[in-house]
Amino acid sequence: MTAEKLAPAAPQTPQDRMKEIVALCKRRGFIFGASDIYGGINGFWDYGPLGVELKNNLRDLWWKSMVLTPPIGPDGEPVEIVGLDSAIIQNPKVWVASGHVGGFSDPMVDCKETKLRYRADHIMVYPVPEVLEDQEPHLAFVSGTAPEDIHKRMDKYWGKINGQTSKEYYSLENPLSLEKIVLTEYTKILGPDAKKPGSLTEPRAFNLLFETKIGAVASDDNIAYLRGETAQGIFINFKNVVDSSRVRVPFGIAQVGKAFRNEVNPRNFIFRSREFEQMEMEWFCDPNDKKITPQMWFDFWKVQRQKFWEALGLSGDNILMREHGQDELVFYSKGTFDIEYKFPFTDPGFGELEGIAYRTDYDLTQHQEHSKVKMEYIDPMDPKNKFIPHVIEPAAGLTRGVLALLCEAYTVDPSRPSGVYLNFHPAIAPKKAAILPLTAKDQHPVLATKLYLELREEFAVDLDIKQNIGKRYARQDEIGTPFCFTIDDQTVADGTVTVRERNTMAQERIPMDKVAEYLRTKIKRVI
RNA sequence: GCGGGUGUAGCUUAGUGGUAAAGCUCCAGCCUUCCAAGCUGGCUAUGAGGGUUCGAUUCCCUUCACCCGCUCCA
Repeated sequence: MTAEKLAPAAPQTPQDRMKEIVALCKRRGFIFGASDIYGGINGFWDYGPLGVELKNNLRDLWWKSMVLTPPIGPDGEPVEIVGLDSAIIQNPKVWVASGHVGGFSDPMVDCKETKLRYRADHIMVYPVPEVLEDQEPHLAFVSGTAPEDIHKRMDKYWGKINGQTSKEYYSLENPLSLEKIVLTEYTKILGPDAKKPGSLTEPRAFNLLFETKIGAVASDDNIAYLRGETAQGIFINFKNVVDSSRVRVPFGIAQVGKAFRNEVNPRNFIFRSREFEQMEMEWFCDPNDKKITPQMWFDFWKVQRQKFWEALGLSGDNILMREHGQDELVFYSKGTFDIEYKFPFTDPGFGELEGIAYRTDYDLTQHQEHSKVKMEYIDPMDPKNKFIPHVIEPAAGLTRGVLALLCEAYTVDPSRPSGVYLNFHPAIAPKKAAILPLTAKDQHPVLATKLYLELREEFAVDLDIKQNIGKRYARQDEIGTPFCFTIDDQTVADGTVTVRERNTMAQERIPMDKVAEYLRTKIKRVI
């Protein structure tokens, strides 16, 4: 039997498993490296015929769970969420207001000797005392270094001065910031972990936003940015939506779309790429509401979002909710939780799939200050109640979600011809079913084509006539098609077809005219 | 950005300073009444550029991509 021959060796490590997933994605048309005929381009990926179906399915289920059939709120009433599709390029002031341009891009310093990298503002320098100058190095430390370690290093490099140790003569109170030191002095600075001075490079800024130029003539006057997140498009349209849609706080605005970040180092397949897709919802609520406080909405959305991913099949051990520590929290956030998935390349750790953040009124306030447009909301029930809404933001990675679904679905099974299958939930499988005439003769293809034409009106289905049935089942297993309907002689005689279920390979016969209903039942709403 | 590794067909692998090999996939056909069977035939590769050489896939340099570690991830 060829099954053993074809079955891939059992994955030994998560790295091997990941390699096999990437190979399957390419082989079957889920995901390709972008521009691969030109040698590729770092950080970009193309979604093939099956990848785009899978991604669209996840996107559509998210949209349904947010905009079309949003959940029932804590008060028992359905919550209100509207959609939006804002431009990828906006006035560059948007990104100044959001903090993406300017303050955000921390200059970095590399040490040529130790190959370590530091944030420039985390390095503090203690200049060499004047009596020793021109002979000894200035000493650089990472901020937070213990005073005794600093003195130890000072004594080592500078020795005693007038019989005193550095602890006796040198105050540690006012270190110099590296950024305040002129470049020509760098040759005399000893890096925090270096043994010889002069190993630190000039601080270099990393701006994660992609720049572009508007108009045919390139100049610095018409610089613009590709959006680094979809969220800002929502904030800048807050007034438009309130004024046009009859929505009332609390309500949400949802958006799905591409975002771009010039990552220092794209890694791990589509997990960290420079062009990716987000599914973000901004929930606007009244900070003074005593019945349902922003904190209660925050808790509500945390639960909803975790349910979403679990409903799609991301199982208990592979997914978790992690609260950000104080050190990770941006200053304006009153709390952030990440929903994380155990990807093969993070195993035994986890990687972020979605962040749920209580952002207070920070974003709307920033845009109010920069645009001079009031972002205040006036409560229609109580015009004296004016406020800038607080925001709860569930921000999910669509393309990261696709990767998690692929990793979760990848199932090794040496007992079947393909050796592996993708165990997608029927609702997200790129193909819901394949229609397979048992042979390419007689009435089989005719009846199969008839069934195919009927089903494709409602479902993404494949009609596959060529080659023997085992090969075709195997191919469908590899792309995660949950059901195969096979037409044989008995179909001609009594109008029944065989249903072959992907996970169990079990078969049963059902009437051909009940196939659509069968599929409908299996795929029905999961969220 | 730094260090290490890898790069031969769609996939998995072989091999050589002198015409690049195989299995599977894929395609065309035959056969076939349920799991990649069998038969016949076919397409497709040395990541890119440069150098050394009579001749480079092999040696050297550069570059690109991917993997691992560090770093980064507002």
